[in-house]
Amino acid sequence: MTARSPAKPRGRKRPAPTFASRVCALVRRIPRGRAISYGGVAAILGSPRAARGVGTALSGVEPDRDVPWWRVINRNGEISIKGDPILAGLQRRLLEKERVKFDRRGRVDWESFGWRGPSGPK
DNA sequence: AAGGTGACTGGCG
DNA sequence: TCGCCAGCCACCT
Repeated sequence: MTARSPAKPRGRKRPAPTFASRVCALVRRIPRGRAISYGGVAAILGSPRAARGVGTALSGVEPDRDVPWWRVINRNGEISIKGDPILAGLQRRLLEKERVKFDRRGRVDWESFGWRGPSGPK
């Protein structure tokens, strides 16, 4: 192995995946009936302070896309969509449809429905 | 290429 | 607990 090529033996340099695409890839793995915060997604992706970026990315996800964007909520367990009550309502219904419960204040209990990532507990 | 926006957060009163 | 505020970041002009 000392004979390794000095140059990059690797084929062409693949275009770096955009942050948004990485967000989608992870979100696609959130199990049904579970939820995670924007900051949680950011942390798992290795950018613990990019919570805002996660929100930006998800806001661009097309509805007919197979990305369960509704499983991502804010740190308080609340629906965080602003400026579009219709969409916010849809998110809540989609979660409830998979049995995620909202308390009286409209919050989801992390202990019961939180997803800790691919490497975390089931 | 620099400035504006917002589906975020942690810290503090 | 709740509201407010200043960072922080990826996107879009």
